[in-house]
Amino acid sequence: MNKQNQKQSEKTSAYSPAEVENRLYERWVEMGSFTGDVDSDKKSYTIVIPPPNVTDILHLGHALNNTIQDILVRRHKMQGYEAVWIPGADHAGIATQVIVEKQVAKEGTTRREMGREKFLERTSEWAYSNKDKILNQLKKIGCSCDWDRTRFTLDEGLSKAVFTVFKHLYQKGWIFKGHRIVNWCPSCQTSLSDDEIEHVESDSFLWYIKYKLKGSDEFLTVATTRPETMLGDTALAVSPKDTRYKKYIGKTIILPVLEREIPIVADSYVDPEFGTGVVKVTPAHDPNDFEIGRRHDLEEINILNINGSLNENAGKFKGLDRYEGRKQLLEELTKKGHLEKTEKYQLSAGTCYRCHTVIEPYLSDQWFVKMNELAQPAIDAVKTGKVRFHPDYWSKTYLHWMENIRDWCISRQLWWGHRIPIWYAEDGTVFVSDDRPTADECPGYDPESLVQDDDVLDTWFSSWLWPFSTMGWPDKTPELEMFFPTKVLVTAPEIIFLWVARMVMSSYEFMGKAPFSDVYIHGMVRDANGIKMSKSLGNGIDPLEIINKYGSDALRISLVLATPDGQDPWISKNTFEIGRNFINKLHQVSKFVMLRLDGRQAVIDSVDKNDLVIFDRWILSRLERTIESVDKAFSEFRLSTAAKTLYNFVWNDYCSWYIELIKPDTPGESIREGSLNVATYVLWKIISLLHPFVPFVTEHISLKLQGLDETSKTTLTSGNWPTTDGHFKDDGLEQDLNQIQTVVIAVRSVRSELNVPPGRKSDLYIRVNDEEFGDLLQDHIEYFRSLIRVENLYTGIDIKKPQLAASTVISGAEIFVPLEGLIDIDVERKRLEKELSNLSIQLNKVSNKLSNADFLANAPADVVEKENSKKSDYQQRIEKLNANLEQILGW
RNA sequence: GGGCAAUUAGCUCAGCUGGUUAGAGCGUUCGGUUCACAUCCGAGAGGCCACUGGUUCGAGUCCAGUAUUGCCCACCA
Repeated sequence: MNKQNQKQSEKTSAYSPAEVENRLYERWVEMGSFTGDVDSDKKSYTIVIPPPNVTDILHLGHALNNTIQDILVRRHKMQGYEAVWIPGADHAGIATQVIVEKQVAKEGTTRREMGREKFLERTSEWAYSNKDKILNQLKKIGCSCDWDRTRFTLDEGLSKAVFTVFKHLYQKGWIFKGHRIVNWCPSCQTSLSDDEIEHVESDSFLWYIKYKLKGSDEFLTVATTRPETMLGDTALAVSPKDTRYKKYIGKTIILPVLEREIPIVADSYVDPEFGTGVVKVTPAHDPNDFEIGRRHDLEEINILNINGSLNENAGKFKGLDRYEGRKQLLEELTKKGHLEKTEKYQLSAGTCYRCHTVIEPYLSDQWFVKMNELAQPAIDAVKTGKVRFHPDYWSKTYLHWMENIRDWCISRQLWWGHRIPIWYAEDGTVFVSDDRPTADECPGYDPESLVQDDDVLDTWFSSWLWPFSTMGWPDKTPELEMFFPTKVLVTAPEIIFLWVARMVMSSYEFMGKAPFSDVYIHGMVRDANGIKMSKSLGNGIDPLEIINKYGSDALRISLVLATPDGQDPWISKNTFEIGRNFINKLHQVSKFVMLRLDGRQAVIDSVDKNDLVIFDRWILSRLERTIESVDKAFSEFRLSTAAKTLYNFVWNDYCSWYIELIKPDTPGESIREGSLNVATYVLWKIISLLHPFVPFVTEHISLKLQGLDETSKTTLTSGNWPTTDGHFKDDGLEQDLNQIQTVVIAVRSVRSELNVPPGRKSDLYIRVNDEEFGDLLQDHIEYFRSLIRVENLYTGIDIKKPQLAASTVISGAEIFVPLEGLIDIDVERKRLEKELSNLSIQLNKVSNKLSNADFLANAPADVVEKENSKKSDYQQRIEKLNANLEQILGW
């Protein structure tokens, strides 16, 4: 910052958000602005928050996600809906347990040492305090959540919903226990569902291992990416069609190192084209091998412990970690001549979505939900448009997953979560109950002898009920009556399967209808280089830091402006300057209007239609168009477009043109009464339209404008969303204004390019094509005189060009700026030549078009007409420019 | 291997149903002590609209293909 700027900035009275934001938020909460009324006669509009994990801290993704929801909710409140936003948090089973386990590990103990009860107590304590922390952070960004209705997935009510659902599905036969290969995370030591796996490409190898045929010197070579699993091999398989290996089918092979005898089987799963055409079969550690094993009645040998180390079935490798075991096994194979070769190979390995450890396919007993039948109504819902995605292309992703849906593994080998409500008797009989069954519930058994399943349910098994469990289901509550179904779900693409799809399924099954009609999918926040922001990469930006620096409003509007509709925003720290600047602009122009009102009561809700000049009617026309555009953008879930429309209207139309035009020429003079009224009225509409985006500064201005202080119960939040009947919309008027603007811009341009000192005044001669244009200018010169420093304005069809004048040509007029002693002939000549050359290019284009017979024959008449008038306009302007050029060459 | 998206100014993006002098913000250059605002005001420079074909009187816009990038899905060891 140079000295001059420094001096300036000391003088400034820029808006300081920190002072007002906290106070205003508290005020809204106290006023009950965010509270939904179940007895309301209004139409409801409900959003349920995607519950943040209790392990989360607020990041920009949350900020964007919640800003969008807040905008939608606040706007609908203003539109007269009983709009409610139900907040809450998710217990985040794995993520939370992992964090607390790490904590206790540091203290030198383990969860098993602590025991279930104590560990859960500890986890609970941590989770609840963190939950409050993150929900408080949402308040910082201004979220208008109904905090009285805050829910947590482990709440009693929600737990009841989970149990009810489990029991229902169990009785229907859709929940079952299966002995299957599941995804096992050796680090979290639990199973995971297929959707919780992230595939990561990595450089690896394909190892070719020779298996010797029993009683022969022959061997078969097998290619594998996971050599250690050979310890669990119980067969080799070849394709029944593969002539190379036909003779070996049914023979016995010796498993290297372990020296176990295993059969060679034929299975059509094997692709003769791939690798060597021989597959090692490890039924306990590969889903395909599992299937082959079942078909051929093979033994299933598990070689892994739950932490991923090798177990007693691994022989001498017992106790080694899986990768260390692999290494030692490969050494041994090499030594014994069993390793034929090693090839580089691109491997796509499944990893845990929480800890990113490579998962192991692992054979175990787990609970599953059968999904096919649940999926059907959810498929229809999207196909028939009962649930719509925005942007629409996400429905393809959704449908693809739904139509290929697989059974959902819902048991997790964790403690933190909803414990599976299954009780086992010693003889294996099973009872479903959330608490220990009563004697009546388990006739013939001693309740005390029953043992509950150790595992808990997948976190998503509670969050898939969120849209109705938060409202008290399975009880019949007024909330369900009033607020269900919700309207729109706002989220990022990554949880379409994990969460969105499952909510649709559960809602149809348990509520008989879709949980929401619209799904708004917004982009994922990336850094300035397009890299996804993440804690581990350290490229994240802390929203709270931005709020402290620029204010919550700036954070919100910047995020929305920076997030292209349907795409990922790229965000850096200075992204937020645009919002800060805009908020300040809004604040400054409000200050100006109020300054001019000078303490008089602001008339905000009407204008005197008999006291309007052209500029007043123009800004009102522009306002109505803006309202229409904003409403249209909202109806298409194009929030960024809506924000940009308002941004441009405020900055360009309102501040740069309208306010500048109605400003009196001379200091101290007051603004025309009618115009000041319009300026106030439009400002009021502006802050109303912007309120959902930037609630704080708009509320602040609203109170000041109305002469109210913060004890007032008036709030924009329950105010009126501006509507329009199109009364002021006027094309002809906007065109007139456009002509005046063109003159202003042209004169400014001439003066600037000729380096006329900005303070220097001059006369202005305008030779118009018709007198109407001249009258328009003459009638309004007092308004735009100061914008272009005009002393005397002369207009007319026959206006003569002053001797020493700069000139420029616009549609319908020639403009002369007499500038004795200021014109550099060379500069002026170059200017004119440039204008000429531009116009010539345009003229060329139009002429070509018009000399094309096909164009004339096929294009609609109005298009041809338009081209014709363009042509004559260009020709006229070129003529005039030429004349002016000749004239200055005579100087 | 399949699918989805993107490709327009140095950067980030608009450009909706084909006819525009292809726009905005940031950045950049020049000028500015205009009494709301230097977080500002005014003016300028900057674009074979990824490529190749096609449809059409006319393509940034529609169609096909290619390339590049990103994301998702998938049991080929």
